[in-house]
Amino acid sequence: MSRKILVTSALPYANGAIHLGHLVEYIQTDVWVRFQKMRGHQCWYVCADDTHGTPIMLRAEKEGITPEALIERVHGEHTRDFAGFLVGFDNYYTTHSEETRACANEIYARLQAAGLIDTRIIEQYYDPLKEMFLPDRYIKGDCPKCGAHDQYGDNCESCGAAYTANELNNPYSAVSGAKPELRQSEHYFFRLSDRRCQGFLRRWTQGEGRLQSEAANKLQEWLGEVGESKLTDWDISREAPYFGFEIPGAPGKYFYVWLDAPIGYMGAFKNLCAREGLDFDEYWGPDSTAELYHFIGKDILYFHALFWPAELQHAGYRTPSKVFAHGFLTVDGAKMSKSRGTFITAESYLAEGLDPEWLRYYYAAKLSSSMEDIDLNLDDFIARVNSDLVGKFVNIASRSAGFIVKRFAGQLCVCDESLPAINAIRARAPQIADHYEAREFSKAIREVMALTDLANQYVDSVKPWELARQPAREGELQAACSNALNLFRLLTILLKPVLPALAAKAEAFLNVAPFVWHDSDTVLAAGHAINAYQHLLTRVDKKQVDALLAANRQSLSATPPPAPPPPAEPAAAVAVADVAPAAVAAAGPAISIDDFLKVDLRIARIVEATQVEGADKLVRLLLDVGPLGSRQVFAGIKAAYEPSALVGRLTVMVANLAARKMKFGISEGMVLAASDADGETPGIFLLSPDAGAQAGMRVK
RNA sequence: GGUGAUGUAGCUCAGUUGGUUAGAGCGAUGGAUUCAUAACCCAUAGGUCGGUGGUUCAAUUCCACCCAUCACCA
Repeated sequence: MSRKILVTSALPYANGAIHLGHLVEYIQTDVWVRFQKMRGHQCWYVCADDTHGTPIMLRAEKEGITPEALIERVHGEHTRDFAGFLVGFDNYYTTHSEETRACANEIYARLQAAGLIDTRIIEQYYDPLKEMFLPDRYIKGDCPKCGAHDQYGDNCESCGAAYTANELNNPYSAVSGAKPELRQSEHYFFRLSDRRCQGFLRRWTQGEGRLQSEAANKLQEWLGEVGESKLTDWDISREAPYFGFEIPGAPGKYFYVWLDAPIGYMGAFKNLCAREGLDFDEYWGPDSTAELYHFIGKDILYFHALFWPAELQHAGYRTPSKVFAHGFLTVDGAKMSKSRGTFITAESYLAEGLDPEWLRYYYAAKLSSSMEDIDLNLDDFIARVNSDLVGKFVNIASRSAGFIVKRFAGQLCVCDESLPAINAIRARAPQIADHYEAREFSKAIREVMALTDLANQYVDSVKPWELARQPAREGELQAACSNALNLFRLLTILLKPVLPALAAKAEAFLNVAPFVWHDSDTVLAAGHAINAYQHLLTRVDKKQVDALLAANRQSLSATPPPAPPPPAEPAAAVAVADVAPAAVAAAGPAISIDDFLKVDLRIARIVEATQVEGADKLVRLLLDVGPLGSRQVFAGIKAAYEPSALVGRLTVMVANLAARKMKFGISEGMVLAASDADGETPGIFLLSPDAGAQAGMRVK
């Protein structure tokens, strides 16, 4: 029975390039959608650029163009990147559309009619120079807890404290540098704390299969115990100037970008309806029997599993059937890093000539239905793609096609359907389909590769190359190769959701119509003629991966000061942040002398060393750094040193490390000590200079 | 700090309700082969299942604590 399915991926913010972290989600969704379409279901995949908000407005201004021009350009870039990775949206739209505006207004009006919209006066920082209210991320100042300078208005990167912008000391506007003033304004709120929302969300989030169990637990945490009302109202308005939709009946007030972002799913679909003649209400009406799925990153679960269903429910729309959250991407076990070149943009991947299907395959081979992060291990990527796809899968066609084309004019003979390998594929196909359906792509891939091994074993067992030397055994040769090509065809069908371009090439080579899933029930008829074989896929060369990293590597000195991450960017949690030095793997990447000199290493004399009450590892040190004065540093060396034995000795410290608030006080640097990174050899060994060094001397 | 997740062979990962000798692929080593993009086929080696305790006849699996890594804390 054909299902009606509407699928979305989260909307990328129209303020930056698509990178490999984004692609986890789009490839995951695309594989799932392609699978559904192959099964014959009516499945629509929509997405859009998330175009509103302060970051877009400011960026456009900085570039000297209108926000409309900016988002149009980015839309072009995003569209190009997604197409390059074979992400087959049925509609890739924009939230800056009349359809989205109409839906937003409608939802807002209905929520208002339901008594779920409130207004209240809030006090907020205002930039008198720019004449605008400042989101927290655009206010910087001194951390109220540890005093670190230049911290953002929501949390301190130095000590990790969370606070509100109003608590910052010496605040200044990150936009103009002006001293902001507190001003009052009226804001509109969605009353999430209303009993109706609470009650509804309790039922909805615990619905069967609605959320992954980890996600449901998280929601349970946010909702709190029954009777406990942990949900707070949600501020959905922003003051002009703001790039977005003005709120009807509220001049100068705009919908907050996160209000219209998910509504962008509706807008994109509405636009598709007009094009395809679909009935919007059949998918979004309260009694819709269509299925609605949102693929998202785990960082935006809050928006998709609380705000969004609550809005829809109380505005008289259907709610999502399921929300599928996935984890983040790490590269070689660490966060993506610009300085190491692992912050890889989609554009650069394609520009360096890497095949998008390599990445699609690798991601599929690692993705599951859970929210766990997945790691792009570059060596593993090379090995796996070359071995699985080229060595095993494509090889089946490559080693058989030549005989058929040269010796039999491309004609196949009857396929032996009793072959164990064919039976195995038939027997496993339903299970593989279940894995795709359940988003257990890694299991599906594992099954397919096991079947691929069977196919190669079959070819090996019949030895076509020996048959080819015996004229009397021509028939056997044709049979062997026909069987092998049929095996290849079946395996291609099973991999088509992941490798659509390769499948298309195989369809052309095999001279058949585009595969659908139930083609795996059939074999090619005797007498069917294939076309000459051409390479279907090349190998990954390590040099290409190295070039890709080089192309994405930015030296620290060349990195412009990071713009405040836009609060609404779905991928915000795929942070750009460089990892701490301690986490850099052995023999890290090469750095320039300039990079090295940025670290101000100094000789320090330990003046005081004391135990820290309540800390397992820390020793508090007071260091004399000569002209730089004295510094308090907390060092994790308690296991190896008796504090009293440290007093008076010289060591090396990082003098320009940002101060960090720790539980026990502010740490104003770091002393250098050696230890075995793998933890196999115990011990911590503090560095010491040779005799003659003086406190404060530069180490380089 | 709180919450959650993860930790199994060199690498990437499976391990169902606790039950013989813990599995796969890649990589390594040896052999075979030469149709295929040095691909494929056969075989071998390699793991105190993060650590310590506990429950049990029996723990990779259940419990507690610890360590490490990651994420979230709107």
